[in-house]
Amino acid sequence: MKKLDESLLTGLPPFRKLTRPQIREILDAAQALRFDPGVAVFSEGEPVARFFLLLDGHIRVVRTTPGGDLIIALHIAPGQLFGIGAALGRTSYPATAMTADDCVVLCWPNRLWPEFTARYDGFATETYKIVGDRVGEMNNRIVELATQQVEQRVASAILRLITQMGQKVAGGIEVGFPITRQNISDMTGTTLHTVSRLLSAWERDGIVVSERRKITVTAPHRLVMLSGADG
Amino acid sequence: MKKLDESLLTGLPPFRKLTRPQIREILDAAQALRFDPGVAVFSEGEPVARFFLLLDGHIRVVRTTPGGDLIIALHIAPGQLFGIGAALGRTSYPATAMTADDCVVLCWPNRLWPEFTARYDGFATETYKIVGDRVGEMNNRIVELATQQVEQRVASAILRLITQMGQKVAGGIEVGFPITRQNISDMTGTTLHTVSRLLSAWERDGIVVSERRKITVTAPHRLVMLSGADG
DNA sequence: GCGGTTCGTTGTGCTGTCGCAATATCGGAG
DNA sequence: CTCCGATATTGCGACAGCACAACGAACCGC
Repeated sequence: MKKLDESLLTGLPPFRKLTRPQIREILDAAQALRFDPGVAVFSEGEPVARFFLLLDGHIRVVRTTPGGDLIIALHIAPGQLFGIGAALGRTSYPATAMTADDCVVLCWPNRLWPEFTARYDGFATETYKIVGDRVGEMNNRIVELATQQVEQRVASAILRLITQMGQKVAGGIEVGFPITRQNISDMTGTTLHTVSRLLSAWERDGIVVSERRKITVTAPHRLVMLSGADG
Repeated sequence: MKKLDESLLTGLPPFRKLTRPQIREILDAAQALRFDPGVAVFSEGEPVARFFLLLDGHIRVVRTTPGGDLIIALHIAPGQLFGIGAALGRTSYPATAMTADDCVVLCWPNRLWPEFTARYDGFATETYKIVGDRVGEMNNRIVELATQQVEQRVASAILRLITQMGQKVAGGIEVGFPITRQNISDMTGTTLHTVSRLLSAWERDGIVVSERRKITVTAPHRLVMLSGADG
């Protein structure tokens, strides 16, 4: 159990206003965990026992239907809190958190949540701001799903991925973690077949380049047009 | 400006733990407003200046797309808070609140929000619990939209309406406020034509009875089956 | 009572998207 | 090196649900 460095947390929104000793306290109360790709950090229905901060890697928040369908509700980027059902008075996790690649997370027992919000200035405010952002995003998802065609939804989903966790590379922006056609179809409520067709077409048009489990966008502006400028 | 009665608030979740004098304080700080059907209490994009409590009537929270499509994000029942963007650090309303029928609302200026949460025990907790419930519902909507057929979605939407704000009447449960086919299509991301066809079919099958702007469910269990037992 | 508007129904053709199926390709395990 | 499972591509047929359209009925203001 090595000591964690304070620099891990400085600058992250929930901890921005805190002093160095305060961050030290928080870190000392934390437990650090490592996860392989494709495993569940916590699962839907489980009692809420801890809350998490993603230090490195990427996490998919997924839900499954009774019918066996799986849909990806949202992606977590490094530096973000997740599994914060405690903040909203939930007693069981409403979704499953799956690692998309190798992940390092910090976690704290639930009982520290009230303490954090009470003791650390700005922690509650910043956290609820994050909740607000996610609610806003969910709202956008709903509007998209309800009004847009599959092609537009897929374009939006990929744009969201590259704006939130894209990496600049030679020739464009790539999604910063492994992602399959199936994953994208789970984000947009369609089938991997349709996604494959769309990506093939876009690759022919020079909008994206894609390899196995990897997507690079070479012409983001054209993807933006596809995503809704005509809707 | 007549005095409001304390009984208006006692028993509502956010105020449950408060004493009578505290409720008096809160009421004295409130402004009561009445709205005709079909008008906006606040509009998308407007700066967040106040938060609201619906005393009587029903409110639709709607968003419009650049393309002109309108979708209903959620319905507010009497006794619920709404327009609480302030709690999530929002500076502008993310959606429009339209009255579905005659409505009476209380409202408070935004600056009282921090005061309420600080001074009144349980107010913050209960409120965030409501937010949590709404987030859960939104999640369900997303899953539905992404995985279910139109018929199932419409069935779910109507079930949600009658469970949240249905009224028992002779012969079934009716939706407690005026609602059109168009409204339902806006909730489910389909067209009024399809909704009309579905309702006609259901009426033939004896599952619902519907008049102009009114829907009564006579066989809820069959609607439940349609909504997803087979999906 | 009259005309206009909103709301609802129903028919028809079209198309976007899915379902199924066959095949290709990659990458890791042993 | 070989095998096998996961991933991706592509073609084809089917159909759910949309767009368009026309009509009918209830409600509202005057």
